[in-house]
Amino acid sequence: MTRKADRDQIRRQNRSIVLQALRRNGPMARIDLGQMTRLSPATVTAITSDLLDQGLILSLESEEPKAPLARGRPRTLLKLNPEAVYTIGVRLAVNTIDLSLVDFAGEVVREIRTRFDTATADADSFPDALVTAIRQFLQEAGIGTNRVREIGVAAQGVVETETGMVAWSPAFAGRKIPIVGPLHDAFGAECYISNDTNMITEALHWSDPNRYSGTFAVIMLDYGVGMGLYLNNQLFSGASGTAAEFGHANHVPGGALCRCGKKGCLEAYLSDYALVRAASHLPEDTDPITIRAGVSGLARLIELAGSGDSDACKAFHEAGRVLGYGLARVIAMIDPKRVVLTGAAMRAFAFMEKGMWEGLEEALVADLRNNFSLDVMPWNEDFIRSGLIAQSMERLDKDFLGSASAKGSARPDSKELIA
Amino acid sequence: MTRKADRDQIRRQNRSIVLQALRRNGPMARIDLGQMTRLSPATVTAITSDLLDQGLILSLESEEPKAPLARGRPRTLLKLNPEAVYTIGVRLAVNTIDLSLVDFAGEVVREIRTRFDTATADADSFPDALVTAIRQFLQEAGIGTNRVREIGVAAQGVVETETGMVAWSPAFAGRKIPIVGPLHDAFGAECYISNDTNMITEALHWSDPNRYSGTFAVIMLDYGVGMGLYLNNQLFSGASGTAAEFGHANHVPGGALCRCGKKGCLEAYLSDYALVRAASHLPEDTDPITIRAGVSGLARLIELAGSGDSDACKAFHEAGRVLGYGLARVIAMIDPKRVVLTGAAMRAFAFMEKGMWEGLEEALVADLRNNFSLDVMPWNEDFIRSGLIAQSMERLDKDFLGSASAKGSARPDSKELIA
DNA sequence: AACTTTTTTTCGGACACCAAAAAAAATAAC
DNA sequence: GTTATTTTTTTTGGTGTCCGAAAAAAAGTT
Repeated sequence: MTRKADRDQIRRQNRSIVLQALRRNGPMARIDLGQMTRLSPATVTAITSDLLDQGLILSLESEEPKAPLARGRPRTLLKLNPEAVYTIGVRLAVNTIDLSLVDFAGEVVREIRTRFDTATADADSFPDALVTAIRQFLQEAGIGTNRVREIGVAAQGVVETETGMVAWSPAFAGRKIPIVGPLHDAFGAECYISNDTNMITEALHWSDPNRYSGTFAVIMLDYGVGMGLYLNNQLFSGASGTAAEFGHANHVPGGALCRCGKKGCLEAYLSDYALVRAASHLPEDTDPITIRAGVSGLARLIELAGSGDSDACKAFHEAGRVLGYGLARVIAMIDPKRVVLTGAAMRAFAFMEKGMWEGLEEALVADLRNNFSLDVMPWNEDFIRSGLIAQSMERLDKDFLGSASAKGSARPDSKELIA
Repeated sequence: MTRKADRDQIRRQNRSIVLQALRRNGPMARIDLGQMTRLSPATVTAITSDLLDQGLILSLESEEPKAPLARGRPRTLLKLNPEAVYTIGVRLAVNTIDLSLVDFAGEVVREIRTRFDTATADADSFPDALVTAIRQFLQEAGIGTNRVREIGVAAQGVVETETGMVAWSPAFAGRKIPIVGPLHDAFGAECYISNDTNMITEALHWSDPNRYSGTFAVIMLDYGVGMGLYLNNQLFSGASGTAAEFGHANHVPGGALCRCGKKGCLEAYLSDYALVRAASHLPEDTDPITIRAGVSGLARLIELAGSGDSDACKAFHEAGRVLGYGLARVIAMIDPKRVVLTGAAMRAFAFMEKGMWEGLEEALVADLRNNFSLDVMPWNEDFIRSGLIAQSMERLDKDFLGSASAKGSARPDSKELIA
């Protein structure tokens, strides 16, 4: 049953809305906040005054408001206080840990890329290594752990959001690597872990909510095959957090050998190693591990196709057909308004497109097929970080409103949150 | 961005909660309502007094409250006023229209099954026929159209919730049959249309919210193959309302001929005609229309399998394997906590089960496979009606609170809603 | 210096909630 | 048969949040 509603809920929600408005539109005057949020001027004053007291926002008086020298009382701009609180974004990929320190305004204050050895990383060794890396990162930044409110992690592979573990991933030798638990214990911050494609999805929604909202799917062809789902206006990650495992959904029963050990997964037809395997006329049951492909192997194949090499072209065309079939299954199951294709392999989209539409047409009845738009998006690794930031900020804007100011205390300069 | 919150929202939500509590638990005293909703006794009195004024609930004074003769002021039970408003549930299937008149307490007041000719039903003729049937039904029931607040429709096949049309369905000869528009125009009531398996999903959630909530999937094997998805605690029907088209998701590229005209759909391996086709050694490209199977053909096949017929057994076993593959794809994509299998074909589940687990194991890597429970549910046609009712009642409980009582007017017996 | 314009704040009212007190309506005790 | 006890319901008064309107503030304009 729905929960009961009370005043507290109103306050939180409206406060959250004000923060969201400031986050999206930068420094704003109260009157504009009122227009944007549809709250009355009186209410805006009340809320912002509270947020100022809490140190979550700042008044921008001193600085020149680049005013067009209009008549009337000049507007005083308000902005988020960047130093109110910090979050950390962590991206885990093969041999790589990317760390970002992000302030409350969503700006990346500091970032670093460190290396680790994927081949030996397992549940025993990796969590400690990660904690150490973050600790050092914070120390160098001069930010105390107590000022870090959240840590968001994005990892390649199968991520169990619920248990906070990486079930298995190309980035790790071992399985079931616990991440959330160790980080929470070490830093006391709230910690979340997600699949990396989910973060791309989140980033798209943040960057253009008009276009990317409601129900849409993101398919990433890169090192492996990933998917992110935005359903009914929220990121969907399933009951245990491993939803959208597009890459390991079966395409052909008993088909090509996949990195996961099963036969016929979509990944076994679409990913780097699959393309190289097909273009080199290696048998379908060639062990993916023995195929040294990666993003560089993919690049070579794209070059070949560009110069008209028929094996390469055929491999891409066939992969396109498989993609079309995969797309068809996603559409049948999810009925998205839009599908976004991205990832390093999108540079080869021209060689796949024809096959893709063929596959889609073969696989799906027209009534279901004609109701979606397709975006092809050039790949940018920063999307993952953007998604982590978007998600963290969204959570902050919603969660930060628990212990509001005590009564109408006559505005003591109580910057508890900063102190 | 989130909408602003105000008092109105609180009032609606709490009123809705009170109605929901009464709906679920039958007649209750105010004090129990308070406990259940966590609203204070004072608030419960205020809200219920308003609802009484509006005629949405009734006080059960006269009747013996089967009191265990306790001390203290006796509790006065409150219950929903059945006559406050009515809804109509419509089930559209092959040659069949089922109509139910449901009162505000969720009781079926009257029901009727009428026949129509599927073979000639198209966008021109059917809507009028449906309106006529409903009009007559209401007349016989002696309920004015103005007392009908909602009409919920469930149809087999591909239903576009957004446009309010049946895109195509075994129940109709034509395509794109408009339903919501004509009904709304004719009766002025809010009208909704859904896929029938979605209604089963809704019914399961209503009947046991503890077990069926969060993220789960329902697969129905019957005349055709249907799916319903409950994701993040709400029914999911996709951007245009045609999500969960499990039956027409491709299983094998270029495979068996499906009723939809495409090759290799899951339905072409799992449905009534597919089973008969396989058991009779007909070629895979035999046109489904020429195969007279239906539920009766299925029943015969089940009998055969029961008596050890090897063709029938093999057909079921193979269908089981396909089901396992389909299941694997659903799990990879959706990661449900639970999957429910139902439909007339479940009587044959014993013959399919082994194959199903085989298929699932072949198709999906273990890490993704072991996180769900499977329910096999004996089929009951009434589920669809239950789902329609559950959905309607849920909507009523939420929407009915727009124009609350005018101020603290000293309780005039204003039964506007009934009048 | 007075007027106009625009933004922000203050003030008082409305309303939905709640806690506590009061009222109501029964049984139990004497 | 009256009083006490118990339990439910209602009433009263208080709090917090929002809002509209009025007031105040802070500029430019005349």
